[in-house]
Amino acid sequence: MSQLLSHTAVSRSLDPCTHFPSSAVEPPQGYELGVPLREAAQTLAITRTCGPAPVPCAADGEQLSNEYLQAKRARVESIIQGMSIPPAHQGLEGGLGQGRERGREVPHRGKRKPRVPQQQGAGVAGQGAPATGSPHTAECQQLREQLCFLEQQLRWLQERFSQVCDSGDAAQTQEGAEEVQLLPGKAGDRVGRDGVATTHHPHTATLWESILEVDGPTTGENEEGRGSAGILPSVARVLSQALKHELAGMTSRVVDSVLKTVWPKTASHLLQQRLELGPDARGECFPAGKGRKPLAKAPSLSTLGSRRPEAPSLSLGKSSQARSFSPEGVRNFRQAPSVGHRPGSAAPAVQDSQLLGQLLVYTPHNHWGSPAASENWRMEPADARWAVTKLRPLAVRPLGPDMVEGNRTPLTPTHVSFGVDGVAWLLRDEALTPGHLKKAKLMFFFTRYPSSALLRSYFLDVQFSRCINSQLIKWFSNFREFYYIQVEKFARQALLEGVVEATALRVSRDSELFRALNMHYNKGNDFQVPSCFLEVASLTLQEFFSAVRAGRDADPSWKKPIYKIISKLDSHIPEVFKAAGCSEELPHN
DNA sequence: CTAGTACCTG
DNA sequence: CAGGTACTAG
Repeated sequence: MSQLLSHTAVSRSLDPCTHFPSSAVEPPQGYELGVPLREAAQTLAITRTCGPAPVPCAADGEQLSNEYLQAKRARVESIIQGMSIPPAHQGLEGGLGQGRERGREVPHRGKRKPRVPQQQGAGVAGQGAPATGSPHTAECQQLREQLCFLEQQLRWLQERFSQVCDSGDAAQTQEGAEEVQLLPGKAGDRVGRDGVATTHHPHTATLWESILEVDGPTTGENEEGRGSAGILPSVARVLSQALKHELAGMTSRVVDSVLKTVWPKTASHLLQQRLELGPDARGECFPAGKGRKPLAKAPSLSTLGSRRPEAPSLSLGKSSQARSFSPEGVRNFRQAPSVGHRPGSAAPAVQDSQLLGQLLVYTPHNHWGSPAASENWRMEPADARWAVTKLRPLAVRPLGPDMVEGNRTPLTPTHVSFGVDGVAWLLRDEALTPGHLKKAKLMFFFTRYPSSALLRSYFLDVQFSRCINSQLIKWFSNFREFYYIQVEKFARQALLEGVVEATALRVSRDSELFRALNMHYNKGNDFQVPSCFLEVASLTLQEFFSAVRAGRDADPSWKKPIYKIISKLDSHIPEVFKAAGCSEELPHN
């Protein structure tokens, strides 16, 4: 958000309006971590406002300055036509581009736009300059963002959960009756009744069963949990309870089993490695991209250690962003390498957030979100692998054939190597899967111009080769292309519709532009698009609008300055995306 | 020369 | 979305 903040000044040069309401609430620095989640969420919630999508209307054709532009536009138009545009608009579009077909491609200019010699720095200079605070402040900021993000996703999940309950309620009025008694809740209580009633739903049932199941073993919590289900005012608390139990249990089990089996053997190697690399070694802890071939060989203990720094790194943090947790993690790492190290400090905290994040982001096995989405992101909560993406000791759960064969891209075999102590590691040096694509798309909501380093740090389950890397880069390039085309299209529409003030253009969740983008990057709509993306989109829209209105699009490279601006608006990607069980293949996509 | 990006095409 | 090309920065 600091980027957003910093950019406000820039956009003001174009229009004197405040762009980021959220910025006002933004604590400058020294932000306390203890801030209630609610408050943080409100901060973000404020930003969700905005007027309705522009309504198309007729307008006369625009006199274009040169044919080159027309050709370019033709491409945009072709996409426009593919969308649901009111009849009135189709004519309008025709005036824009149809008259000049692609066939008349600009002859003189050739394929490439002439390069702008100077990097348009002057025009947009003075922006950026983010992160001026102390490292500590930055960490706080990141933590805060993390909290906001998780909170948001939780709310999102709750909403969807309620939706499911509602529909389930309608469909299950009869069956629900007999089981109402299981829950001491009032008959009219939606929460209690739905929860049970939906037991017959293959989808929601799974959720609820898991919730109850978790409650079960935890002593008296059981009765308490059920009882509260009946009296609690909202689904929120029930869900919250369940998640907490689930997370706590899973975290404990996973951490325990992992550390028990692995730690004694690898601790020395890892520690040695950390020392060699120094505390600042991040991301590329392992012998760097090229040196990561020893896969074929039977992984010795040392190779395991070098290849799997992620194991302890759950708390170490692998990138600068993750650094917020690093200090604690490192401390624990060095101080308490004891077997059976009880979770409770930093590491579990991180894991909790990660696990929670996964719950929220990647709609689990049950069909909370849209069917399509949940299928893609199915996970097995009872399975430890969604806690430690790459690390998977047999102790937790034996590797089944399904794990080895299932959901694998043909060209990307899964390497299973057996280390000492019967610990098997699932080594996934696979190529990019549809799951990765989906993840990348979601990440696009936060970053439009990810560096390859960033990508590395977020696609931890991917063996980064030159090829893989450029494929990922290429993805984002494609994302951007689509994004900019869409935004430009709507900017032009707005102009033709007679919009005068760029500030009047805002991308809200119910705007057409948002729908188009969301459709592309978040098809199943199973992810709550962060408000920061709406801000970026709004600004992009305004920039395009202003540029076109000012006739700057006559310049072949008129988009460059806009790109530059937008490229500075990348947000921090929630850590959640690192731990996500995104490598889980999607059977259907 | 390599990476990264944009642009165009299928 | 992948391929291919052109161009640039380092």
